[in-house]
Amino acid sequence: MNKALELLKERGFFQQCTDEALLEKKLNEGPVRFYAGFDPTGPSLHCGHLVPLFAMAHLQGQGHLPIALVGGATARIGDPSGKIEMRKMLSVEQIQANAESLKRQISRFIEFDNDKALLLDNADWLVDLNYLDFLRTIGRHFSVNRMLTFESYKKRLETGLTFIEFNYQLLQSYDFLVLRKKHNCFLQIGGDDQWGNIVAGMELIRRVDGLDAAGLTFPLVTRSDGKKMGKTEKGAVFLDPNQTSVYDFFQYWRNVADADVEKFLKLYTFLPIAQCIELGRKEGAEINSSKEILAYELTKIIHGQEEADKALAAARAAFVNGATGDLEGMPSIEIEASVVAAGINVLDLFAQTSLCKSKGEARRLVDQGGAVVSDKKIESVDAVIDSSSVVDGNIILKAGKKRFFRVVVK
RNA sequence: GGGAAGAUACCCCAGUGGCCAAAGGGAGCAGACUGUAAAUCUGUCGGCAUUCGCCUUCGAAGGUUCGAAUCCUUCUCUUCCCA
Repeated sequence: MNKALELLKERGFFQQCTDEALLEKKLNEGPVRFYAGFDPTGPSLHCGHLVPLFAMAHLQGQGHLPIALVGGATARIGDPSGKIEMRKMLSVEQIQANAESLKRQISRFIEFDNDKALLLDNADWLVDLNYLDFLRTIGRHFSVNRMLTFESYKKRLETGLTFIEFNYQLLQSYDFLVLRKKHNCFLQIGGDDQWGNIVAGMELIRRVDGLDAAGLTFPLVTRSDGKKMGKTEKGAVFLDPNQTSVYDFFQYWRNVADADVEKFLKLYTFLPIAQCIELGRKEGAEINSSKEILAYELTKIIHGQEEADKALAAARAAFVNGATGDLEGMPSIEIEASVVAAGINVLDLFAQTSLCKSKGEARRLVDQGGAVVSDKKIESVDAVIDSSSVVDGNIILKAGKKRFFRVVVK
């Protein structure tokens, strides 16, 4: 089997493929140009985007040529695939700003120098499209009857689907057509929810230009508890450290379920496959060390070694050493020493941090025995925190068993 | 264009004049058990004060009433049926 394809398969990136034999043949013949799309509907990529990013990196590693397509134009519409509700419309300025920051994040995964990869924005060819021309040259190839049979549209027919959303497939197909023609892009990859759109694009290419093309999809990654990947109670886990701190990012991966460890190591690190399997097979408490490796490796890829080291050190300090050691990576705020010396009510202190949203929440935390300040459990909501809680210039707040926060006293 | 149903807190979904900050479920948070796991059980789950209580919330804006999520009017949006 082709090495690139084999790699994707054994690491869990392969869900289905339009024509495996053809794809394999092309991959064997030489570098194949391929693309994956990213919608700039938010200012940062999140964990749900990691699979395509890793897939691209693996393929590039095997000598193939990635195109990262930022959907600056299609984001103005919104893809109905897998969505229950219509997306809210974003302003054009917002989308452009988002697209800019996505480009930076994608660059962490793919080598763009020396034309080894391309970064394109479909706004370049979609924005100025003439509606009539588009209908005449592209629209004629799409059968509404057929489109309605796609699973993604079927679902939306129950809840409602606007015309612009319905057009998404045409635009995405057109993207593929443009890339095929202009950049000889043979392959489109994406999540399995994109299957319909990918196939539609392939067919469009065949009808318009008589050229061949292929599509490959990844499984939609779910966690063993059935929750959506990369989602927490507080929302998505972002790659942007301003939206999800490096420490929180690290902790998210540090806390994955046992059953997911092997799968995630394969998908979200570049560790050799044999090592992933070995780490994932550890039993009982042993597997904790594998989770730490997963968290560290991935944090290193996203945020760099230095930040990963800090997060690891902070996590170990918090959990293993009882909040002593290198705490720099832990989320923190600064408070004047004079303010601390005067004494702060526990509730006020907790409410100021990201641990509690309100004083009421802080009160509940204390009432339920979950509040700990510098290793001392808080017994009363009237407790006052002062200089006696400062250790090495820090006050370490703990909410529950694993949420830590550092108050830096300056 | 005509008709019907609907919009409730993070999500789903009850409530149909005072006993409603609003049932139930899910998610979340905390506690127990653990391995910074899963499952389970318990508690909690708008904000401020925590003793009484006060404030904001039931699509939006007005109105009726001592009093409205609940009644009336207008508006916005959604779904369904007919044309």
